[in-house]
Amino acid sequence: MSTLADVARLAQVSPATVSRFLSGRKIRAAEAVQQAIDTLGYSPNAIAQSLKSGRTGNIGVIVPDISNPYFASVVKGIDVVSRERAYNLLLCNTDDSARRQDQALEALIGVVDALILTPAIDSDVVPAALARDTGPLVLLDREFAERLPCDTVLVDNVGGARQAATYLAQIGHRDLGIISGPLTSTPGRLRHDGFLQGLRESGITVAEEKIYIGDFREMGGYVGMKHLLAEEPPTAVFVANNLMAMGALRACKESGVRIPHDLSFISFDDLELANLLEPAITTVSRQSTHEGALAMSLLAQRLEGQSSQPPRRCVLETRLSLRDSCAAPSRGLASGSWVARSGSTAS
Amino acid sequence: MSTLADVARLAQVSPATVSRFLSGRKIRAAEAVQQAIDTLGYSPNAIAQSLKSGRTGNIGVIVPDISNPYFASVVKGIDVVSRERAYNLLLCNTDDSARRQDQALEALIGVVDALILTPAIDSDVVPAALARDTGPLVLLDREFAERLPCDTVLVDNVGGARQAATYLAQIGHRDLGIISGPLTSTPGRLRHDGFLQGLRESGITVAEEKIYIGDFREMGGYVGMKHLLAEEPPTAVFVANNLMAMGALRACKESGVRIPHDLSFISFDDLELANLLEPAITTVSRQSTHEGALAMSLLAQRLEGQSSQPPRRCVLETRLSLRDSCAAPSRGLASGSWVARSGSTAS
DNA sequence: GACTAGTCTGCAAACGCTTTCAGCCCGGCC
DNA sequence: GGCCGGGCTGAAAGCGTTTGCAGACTAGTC
Repeated sequence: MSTLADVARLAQVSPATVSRFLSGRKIRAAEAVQQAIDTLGYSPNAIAQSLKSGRTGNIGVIVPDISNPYFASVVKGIDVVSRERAYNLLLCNTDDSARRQDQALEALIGVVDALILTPAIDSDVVPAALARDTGPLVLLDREFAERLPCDTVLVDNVGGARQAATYLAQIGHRDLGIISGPLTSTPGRLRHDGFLQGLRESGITVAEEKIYIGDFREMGGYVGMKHLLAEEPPTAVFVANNLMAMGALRACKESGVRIPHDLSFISFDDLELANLLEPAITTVSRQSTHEGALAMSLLAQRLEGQSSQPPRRCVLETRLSLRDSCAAPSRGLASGSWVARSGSTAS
Repeated sequence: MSTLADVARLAQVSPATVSRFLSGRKIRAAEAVQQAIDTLGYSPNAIAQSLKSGRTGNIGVIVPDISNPYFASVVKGIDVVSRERAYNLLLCNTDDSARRQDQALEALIGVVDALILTPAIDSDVVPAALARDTGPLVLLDREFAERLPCDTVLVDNVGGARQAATYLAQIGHRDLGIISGPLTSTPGRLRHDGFLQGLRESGITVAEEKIYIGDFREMGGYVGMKHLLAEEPPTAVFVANNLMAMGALRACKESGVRIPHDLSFISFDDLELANLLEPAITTVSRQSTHEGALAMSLLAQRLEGQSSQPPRRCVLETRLSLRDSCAAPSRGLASGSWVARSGSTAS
């Protein structure tokens, strides 16, 4: 690998001149230098540049689990924008463990110009590492208990969950089950509260034993659904995220529960194959790729433009994607007849 | 941010001594230095270390599309092993475009110690950038037309596809359709050939018009299936990857094709919700996370141990995951009755 | 021709660290 | 007491860039 000095020697100029040429300034020996660069196949050493400039061009991205389709889409969105702006992405998974989150932060701080972080689920306290100078930080999808003065991209968890509740109430359900995520996490708590709030507004309360607090993982959804089906099953259930929805559906299939005939089913987050499932699953859907793109845009603005703007909080709307997994309760006291439409969406 | 020199000054020793202390050697003033480090909250500047050592601790990972569940799993596997070995992951998506692949290589070379690359689908020629010194390289899932002298992790495309063919033949199908990936790509061609070869071994040939060459994307599968359904539909179809399978299933659903009654369906790659679909889809499945972990292990070995071993070629076995999407043809001349078992798997 | 203004150039320092080298100190040995 | 060897130490060079500074050269003006 040839260096700036090699080029300079070959072109018979000083390294400084070559450096200036590379940064676009006008020099006398431009032709000779260009030629030297070409013959040597020189390309600047990014590490050395970073050392001088204090800028790495890397963005750290810390997510719980890249194999969760939601986060995969988010990262896709981040990637698109980051490439536009010539940043690289340094990716870490935390597996939702605070310890691994600390490891990731430790590994990334100093190597990245900025961070996009989805806090691990079992960490509602701000990691010590963030006290250090990390450069701009964007929180994505979740927050810490303590409100940090940084840009944040969230989805309207309360609104989305409430919409789901209102919808279920509207088509006649009175006996509802809920499989929530950890209440220590922002989305876990907000979706939980939002759903219950929506029901309350419709004059419905949920029995204690029909509330299951899961872990946002497939297994949590499975266990939760088994739990709900064990005794007096509700006529409809709300599942708080995609992974748990998959588990819950598996439990339903295993137990021979017919959706929506025996049970109406609605879940937060998109499902990859939502439209292909039989029945297609009604979801509170979100634009995950856009969430990532937005987070990266905010970051880019701070890195490039005025970095001292006050923190921005972006709360993106969800959409209720009506499919075929919800219907009026067959044994309950439906207030009217309602037919869920396939494929269409409502705000 | 404090530097080594700051620590040295505070502890009244030379920078060299602090550096030695940090690298674990025994020094006289150990206590004083440790204390200085603590009070200053010092942590070494990774960039400067890289500049000296020529080692970044970063691994570049270039995949077509992180939002494809297969690649998400692969990256997950890479991540697990990379964290164990204290490497960071630099992720790039190519969207299967050679241009973006070049961009990614350009951005990564020099900043990473090694590369894991899944060549973009429209690039069967080795990118020029790889001629430069990139450090160890591992090809994953795909190869270039020209065989590169580097470690490679593949899946047994031919074997898997042939297994699918044999199975379909065995349960009585004679009239088969195939939706392949681009034949310019390794897996596209090998799965195509493998499937046809498997059929040939069973004395079956496929009519020209029942072969559709897709693009490995959702839309390709959809269009391909529509195409097959348009005229004389086959009694069974093989779809060459997960994304196209999703599209194909969408087409089936849309056209009211009942699986497996009207059409037996088998696809390469796992499907997220394969078990939840109605019917559950029989697939040629693979251990994607393991593929990633293996690739990263190979890389780690080269980076840490003897780097001059001859290139290794790992071809991982697939498994035929029998579910409910295949059955004996209802109108064809089934040679015997065969009931696909749900959930079980066979080698 | 002498001066000024403007453009380009090279030197050298700096970024923060590691590592070689020579020197110091100490203890042990003859 | 003199010598040797081992263990620590600090000075300094170097990794590959960028950049402030001062000097050199060009061109333009009177």
